[in-house]
This record gives sequence, C-alpha cells and structure tokens, in this order.
Amino acid sequence: MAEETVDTETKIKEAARKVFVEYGYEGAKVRQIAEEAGVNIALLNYYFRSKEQLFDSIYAEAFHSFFGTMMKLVNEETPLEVKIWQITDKYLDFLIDNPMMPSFIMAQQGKKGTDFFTKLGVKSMIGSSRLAKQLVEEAEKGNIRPIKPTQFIILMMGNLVFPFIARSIVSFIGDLDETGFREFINERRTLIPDMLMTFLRKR
Amino acid sequence: MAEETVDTETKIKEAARKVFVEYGYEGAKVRQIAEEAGVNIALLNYYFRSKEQLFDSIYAEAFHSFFGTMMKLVNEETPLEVKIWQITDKYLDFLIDNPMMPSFIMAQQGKKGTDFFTKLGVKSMIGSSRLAKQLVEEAEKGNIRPIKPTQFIILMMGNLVFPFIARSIVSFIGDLDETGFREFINERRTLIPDMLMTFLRKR
DNA sequence: GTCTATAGAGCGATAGAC
DNA sequence: GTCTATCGCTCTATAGAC
Repeated sequence: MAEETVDTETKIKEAARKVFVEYGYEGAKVRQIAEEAGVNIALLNYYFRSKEQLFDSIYAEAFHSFFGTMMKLVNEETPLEVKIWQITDKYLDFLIDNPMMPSFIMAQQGKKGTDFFTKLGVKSMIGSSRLAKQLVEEAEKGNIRPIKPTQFIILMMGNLVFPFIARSIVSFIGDLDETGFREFINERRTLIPDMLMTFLRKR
Repeated sequence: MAEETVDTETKIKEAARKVFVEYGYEGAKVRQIAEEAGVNIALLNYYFRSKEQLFDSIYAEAFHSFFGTMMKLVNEETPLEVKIWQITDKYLDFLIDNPMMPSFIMAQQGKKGTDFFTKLGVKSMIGSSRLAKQLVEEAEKGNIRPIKPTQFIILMMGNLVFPFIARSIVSFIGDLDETGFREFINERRTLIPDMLMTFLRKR
C-alpha cells in the first residue's frame, strides 16, 4: 500500500495527539508538534489559531473516546453479570490500544473547567445508564446486595484503569517487562469481574 | 502563637511542594515558587542549584511519604482481615490529608527513570512484605483463595487512590461538592475492605 | 545569605512573500 | 495553503554588589 494522502489538518492533529499525550499540555512544545507533523508552526496557528485551541480539540476527542467507549458498554442490553465480564474484556482491549489515555485524561481533568463533562452529557449517561438501573433492580429483587451505582462504576473503572495510570510503578514492583505487564493486565480480565460479582452476590 | 521562624531552605521547599504538586514540573514556574516563598529566584538556585534538583528533592520526599505510609501499614503485625480494614482506614486518612499527592506521584512516575523506586527499596518492601506472606500462607491453609500478592496490592491501592486521581470526574458524575466527595470516600471505608475480604474468602 | 540586574535560550504567535 | 523570518515575551540561571 502506498503512502496515505492525509490532509494537513489531520496530520497536525495526529502529531498533536501524540505529543500532547506523551508530554501533557505544558510539556508539549508547538515546535515539536510541527516537526512531528512535517509542517511549520505557522500552519498550526493557521488551522487551530493557538496551542490552547489545538489542545482543546485533542482533549475533547480523547475524552469522548475514553468515556464514550465506557458508556457504550455500560448501556449494552445484556444481563448484569454478562455485562460486567464484557465491560472488563472490551475496555481492557481499548486500554491496551490506548495505554497512555487514562493518564492524559486524568492529568488535565479539572484544569479546563467542567465544560467537557457537561457537553458530553457524561453525568446523565452514567447516572441513568442501563447498568445503573440494573444494579437497582437486581438489588430490589434480592439478587445482589444494594450498592450506589456511582460507587460501583468508580470501583469498576478504577480497577480497569489504575494499572495503566501507575504503569511504571506496577512494572517495577512486579518486575514486569512489556510482556509481563500485558500478562498482568490479562490476569485482571477474570480477576476484576470475579471480584465484583462475588461482592455483589454475597448478601 | 507568634509567627514561626522557619529557615529559608524550608520556606523554599514548602513553596516548591505546593507549586509543583498543583502544576506539575513543566507547569510550575520558579518565579511563582520564589514569590510563594517570599524570596527571589537567585536564592532557589543558591540552595538547590536548579529547578530540576529542587523538583527531585520534592518528588523524592513525596514518593517516600506516599509509599512509606503504605509500606508501614502493609507490614503491621496484625491478622490479614484486621490489616486490610486498617490499611483502608489509615490510608484514606492519609489521602484526605494529601488529596493531590496521588496525581502528583502518578504524573511524574517513569519520567525520572526508576531511581526513586530503587533507592527506596519499594520492590522488596512490597514483594517480601508481611501482607504478601500472609496472602500466601492463608491461601496454603485454605482460608482464602490463592492470589498473586502484586495483583492484590494493586487492587487495593487502585481502589484507595483512584477517586483522588479522578476527583473532578467523580465529583461531576456523582454531583458531589466537597462535602459530598468526602462522604463518597468515607463510604469506601467499608466498601473496599468488604469487597476485598468477600473476594478472598469465597473459594 | 540575600539582593538586583541581566544574560541567554526557548517559547507561542504573526507578518508578509509566494 | 504553505513557507521563512522574526517579534516580543517568559523562562531558568547567574554575575556581582552588599
């Protein structure tokens, strides 16, 4: 396959994503983004007006991907237990493909106000998600113990996401190279849903 | 009580900690640290030679506090279950007093190599901790299910630390003000050890 | 030890030619 | 749309007076 012909705006965006995700807003330099994209600084400002606006467009996209992927899984029309296993499996796949994304999302949250959250409707998407309803219903039926949906979702998200945020530390403590880390994550494909379901079922 | 007479080096360190923890290495400016400390930039370099060395001394201290506090709890001479409840309780207290520390630690891990980890002996401290031994022994006795100590410790740490790393997001999703967030954390004082113990006990 | 003043490099942004 | 050249600012670090 020959070289993809990608328009300049896309090239800049891809370069910016790479550099911002690796170095953060302050650590990323427009010169490096320009070099990575194979263009000059003037073009960055031609397309995005400023470093800040370029960053915002990258961050909004990443945020959308990070939560959108979770929201989709959380709203699947599957029974509670099946869903928890699926969320774990699919979201870990997503994180393996985007290992730096959690750190990137977390590092900048708050610093930009809560506009991104509001625009994407994250609040209602979680609070009124299918998973939240299932947790309430199954508890009413006496099938699981009662738990606040927000607590449960943060419990689940934290367990999925934390090893990626703390990757160097985890790798060091566990003496893991890249393959070892991957294995560590894969062990959690059963560990996490097993733990969550065992907890929910015990009344 | 009158003004504390604090020596200049300490004043600088305290100012630096505050600014670095809030803005990260790149985002922190030596001008702001100097202003915060009530001195001028020349003095920062007189005492610490450079921004980088000042940062390193702050980071090493924070790292030591973050892991040292955990290591101490993990090596207590108490039975497994009691210990897990104690770790949760005491470490959440620690995090409530230092809510920005997890983000600060996580943001910079890896970027400085693994020297800090090595120097502090974090690896052996966790791998050969009393908690790790207890997990192995209790599993051999058939009192709990077998689990790799590293997995368990990351499970525990992630659940304790994650809400602080994702604080804005958690607060937004759960519609929590500062008091609400505090309550959210306090609910986890029972939630986390309950979940962990339920999981360990179920064979 | 602490200050002022400034060096010297790097930053984001833009003017203006093509 | 894309480039080169450069502006004006801010950054960290240091020289030198006290």
